[in-house]
Amino acid sequence: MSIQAVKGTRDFYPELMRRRNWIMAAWRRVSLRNGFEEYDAPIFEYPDLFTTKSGPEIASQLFNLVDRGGRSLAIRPEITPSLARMVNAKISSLPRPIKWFSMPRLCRAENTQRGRLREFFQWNVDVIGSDEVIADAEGIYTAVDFLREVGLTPADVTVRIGSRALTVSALKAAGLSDESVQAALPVLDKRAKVSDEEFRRLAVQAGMSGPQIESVCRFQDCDDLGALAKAAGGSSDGEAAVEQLRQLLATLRAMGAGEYCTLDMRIVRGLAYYTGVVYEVFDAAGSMRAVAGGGRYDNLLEVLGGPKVGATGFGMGDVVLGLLLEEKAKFPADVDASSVDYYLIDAEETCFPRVVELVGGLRGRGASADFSYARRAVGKQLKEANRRGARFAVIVREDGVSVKELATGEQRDVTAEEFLASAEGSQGNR
RNA sequence: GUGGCUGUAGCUCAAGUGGUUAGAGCACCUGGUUGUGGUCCAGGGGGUUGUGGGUUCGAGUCCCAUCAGCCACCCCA
Repeated sequence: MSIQAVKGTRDFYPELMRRRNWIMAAWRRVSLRNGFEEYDAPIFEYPDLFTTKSGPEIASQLFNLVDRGGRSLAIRPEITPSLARMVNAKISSLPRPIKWFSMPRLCRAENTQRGRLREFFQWNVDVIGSDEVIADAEGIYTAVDFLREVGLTPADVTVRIGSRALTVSALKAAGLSDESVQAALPVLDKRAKVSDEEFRRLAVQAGMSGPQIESVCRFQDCDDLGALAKAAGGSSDGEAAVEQLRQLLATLRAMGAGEYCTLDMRIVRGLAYYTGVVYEVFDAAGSMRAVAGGGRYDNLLEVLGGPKVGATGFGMGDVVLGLLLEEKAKFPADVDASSVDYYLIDAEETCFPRVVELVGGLRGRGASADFSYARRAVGKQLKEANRRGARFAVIVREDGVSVKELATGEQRDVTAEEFLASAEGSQGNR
C-alpha cells in the first residue's frame, strides 16, 4: 500500500469500531438518563468562532480549508463555541436550564502522543442558563455516572475538584495584582505536572515573590474547606467560593457520587475562560493524561456576542478513556467478537433456496441472520457459523430444520414454519 | 513547531561485523479426519524489509531525505 493513514488518525476496523460504539452508546445512555438532550453542529466553522473564544494562538492548531468561494474555514477543534453560537441564536426562546450533550468528532493539528491524536471523539455535557451550584453538580454527577456505568470504581479514577474563584481569592490575598493573578493561574495549573524547581521558576517569572509562592502552595495543598477559607484570606469572594464548594460536595454526596470526588486546589485548568468550579478526572495511578475536564464558564456566551448567561460543563475524549478502559480490562469480553443470532446451513445443496428464503424471513422479523456463500459440507458450514459468532446454527433440510445452540450443543428439530414463528432477534432492532 | 528513539508479512518477532531465491509462530485461505462446529493433520496465499535517493561488485543491514509511531518539550479547548 503506497498511501498510509494520515498522522494522528485511526482506522476503525470492525474490532475497534465495536469499542468505539460501546463507549459512545454508554455516553448517550448516561446523558439521556441524566436529562440531557443530544445536539450536533457542523464539522467546520469560520475560524473566527474559535479564535475569538480562545485567542489567536489557537489558529496554529486548526485544520484550515478554503471553500470554492474563497471563504476560509476551520475544522472544529472543540464544539463548545458552536454550542454557544447555537444557544445564543435562540437564547430567548429556549427553556432554561439548557441541558445538552454531544459526541462530536474533533480535529486538532497537534503533535501526536500516546493518548493524544489529531482526530478523536469527545463527549461534551453542558448546562447553560444556570448560576446555581446544582448545575455544576449535575455535570460532575453525569461524569461519575458514566465512570460507574463502564465499571470504573473510585479505586480506578478520581474527580479532582478545584475552584477558579477561590484560587483567585487566594492569589489576591497573597498580594498579587490583577494582572499577576491572570499570569499566575496557568502556572498554578502546571504545579502538579512539572518539577518543583520548574514550578518555582515559572512562578517567579509570573511575578510572584518567594513568600507569595509559599502562601499559594499552602493554599493549594489544603484539602479542608474551613482551612481553605482562611488560606484564601477571608474575603467575601473567597467565602462565597468556599460556600459553593461546600454545597457542591454536599450535593454530590447526596446524589451518591461522593466517593469519586475529592477536593484539589491544584486543579486550575489552563484555559482563561473558566470562572468558577473546575474539575478533572484522572486515573488513580496518575500516569495518564486527564480523562475528562471541565468547569464553569460564565463569560463565554457573552464573548461570542450573546447575553451574559451562566454555563458549566465538561468534555471527555475517547482516546485516553479507551486506553484506561483497556488497561483496567473494562471492555466486555464480547466487544471483541462479532455476532449474529442465526447462521443458516443447507444440509444439501438443493436446500439452499430455502436457506435464502429463511434468511429473508428472519431478517424481516428483526433477527440477524447470515449464511455461507459457498455450498459445502455441513461440518464446514458449522465451522463458519462458529467463527461468525452465531448463537444458533440452523441446519435446513427438505423436511424441516435443526436448530442448534452452539454454546451448549443442544439441538431440536422443528418445521421451518415453527422455527420462523418463534425466532427472535437479540439485538432488539425492530 | 523543536529534540531523541524506532520502523522486517494483518499481528508478535528472527535474519553474527553488508554476501546467494528475507524465516517462524499466530491469523487468513484450501483440503483431510467421507456430510454437525470449537481439537488435530496437510498444504497454500501474502513482504520491491515505511517511502525515495545514495555508497558498494553486492544493503533489511551503512549514509541522506521524507513519512509514520513512541518519548520529552510546547500546548492541552
